[in-house]
Amino acid sequence: MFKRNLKGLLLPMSFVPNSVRVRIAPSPTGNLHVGTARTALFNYLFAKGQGGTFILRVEDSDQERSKEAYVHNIFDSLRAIGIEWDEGPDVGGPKGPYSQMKRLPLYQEYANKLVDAGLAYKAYETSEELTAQREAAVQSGEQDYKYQRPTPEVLAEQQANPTRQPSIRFAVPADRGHVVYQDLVRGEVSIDSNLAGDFVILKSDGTPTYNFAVVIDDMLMEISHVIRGEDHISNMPRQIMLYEALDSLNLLKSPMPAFAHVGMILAPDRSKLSKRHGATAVSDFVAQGYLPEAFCNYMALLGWSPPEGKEIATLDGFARQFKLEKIAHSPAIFERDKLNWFNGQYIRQMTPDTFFAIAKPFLSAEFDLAQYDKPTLVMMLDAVRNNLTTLSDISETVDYFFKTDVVQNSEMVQSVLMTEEGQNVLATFERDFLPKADFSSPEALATTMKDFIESQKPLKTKAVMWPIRVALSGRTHGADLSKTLYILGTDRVKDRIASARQRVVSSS
RNA sequence: GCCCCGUUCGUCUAGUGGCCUAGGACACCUCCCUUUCACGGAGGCGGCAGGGGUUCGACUCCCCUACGGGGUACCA
Repeated sequence: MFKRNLKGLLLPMSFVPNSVRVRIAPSPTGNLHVGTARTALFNYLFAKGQGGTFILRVEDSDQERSKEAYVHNIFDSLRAIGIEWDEGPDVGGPKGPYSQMKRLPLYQEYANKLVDAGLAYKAYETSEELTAQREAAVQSGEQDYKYQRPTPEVLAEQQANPTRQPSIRFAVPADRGHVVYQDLVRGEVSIDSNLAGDFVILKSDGTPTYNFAVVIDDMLMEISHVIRGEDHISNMPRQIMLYEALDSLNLLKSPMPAFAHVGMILAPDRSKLSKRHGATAVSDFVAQGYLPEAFCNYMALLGWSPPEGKEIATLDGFARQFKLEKIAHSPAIFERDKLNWFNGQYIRQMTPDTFFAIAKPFLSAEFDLAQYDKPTLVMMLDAVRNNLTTLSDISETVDYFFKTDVVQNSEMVQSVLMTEEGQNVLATFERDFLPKADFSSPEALATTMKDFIESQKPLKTKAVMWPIRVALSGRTHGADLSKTLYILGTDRVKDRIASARQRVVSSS
């Protein structure tokens, strides 16, 4: 039994995987990038929607730039946004190892087989020589430089030199013509295989190049669908030719996967999202006070939209509706506004206790929480969270509950307190409200407050509340006033009202 | 330069030849609610890059131009 796969290769039926296997293959040369995270998310949604397997593979073959710390950041970030892998370096799995540096013998084995079969060969030029050749070609006005195989004489000379460590290059078949494949998101894509010359598959230090490693790894890990960024489209001819070469040698261990290239994520200036735009790593956003779930939810909607229309949903909810064909073809711009909105939605969705637990680290980083008991802190946070965009907004929203001196220096503040009207309100508040106010519960305070506002008619509500609010918090808006009074407690309220009255007298 | 991919409101998108006087979301504006601010609710503003075809009929199909992105490595 045979099945014709996308490229038209004939493959035994036993190769056809009975389940979806996808992977995300980040290289630990930095913290988990937003773009990589989104790709991981799409892979994950597809896998979960299909009942498939999601694999994490670490592409650490770039020894210069790979760092262990980044590996941990990638793991943590992925898990933070709710993505768990079924196979990976830390959890193991049947197709391991899952780090490329541990797979070196595999690449070398396959590279050697290609050499033995004459489909690849050893090349002895140094990188310096190659760079020089490339530059010379550009100088002389040559349009596109291609690697030139050395003449037999030169080759013999190179081989005779024991200091030269050979790399292995794949011999691009001269007559291969256009490589055509069906992209699951874009449809038919056709690229001339002869644009690039023979390419390196194994570097002289024995590590594989990206194009070779992915093919070997995807094949050995029996990946069924490769979902990745569109920056990889131009690699398709090389990878397809590699699959073809392997197949011609009967070395293909699983059929060539299907490919889906998704549009990239761009910065607001339409360039690639990079450090100069600020945060680029998932962990950067988390540190800024974005909830991983909200962040993930936002990312899911970059280049894809749920057919059912509901934009806020869990990963499982999205997975049910996820279709590769529905992924957008064009790049998406990463815009903060909508992310902020999602974050606010998630902040408001939580129970007060959950919110307290999540917000606490952001609070305790700034203030000493010991003066309040937990129920009070929960109330405090619950009272302000409707106003929050990110978790890091919390400290400035509640600072007047912790600081001893209330800052009252803005123009607006002065204009509220320095008026005769404002002063009268404060005087009346001090005289009528404070003595009879019951500070034992916010509810009791709310009732008294209502009465007080009523008693100040025809003054508008704002005219009554603002001077009080400014005296207590240094700002014209904030948490529910009765809760503010309750949390502050009778002593601090009295002090702040009194000092507000004094301060104004002295400065007016 | 060359090759590849792309182009619907400011942004994310729905739309696969007639359902489109182009739908939704964010942002923005207005109003309502309200113990402030916010949240929430109701409205509004705003778009098929341009030009040629094909067709009885194009946002949808084809071609060209413009613009954007990606690639052009012993990086991934």
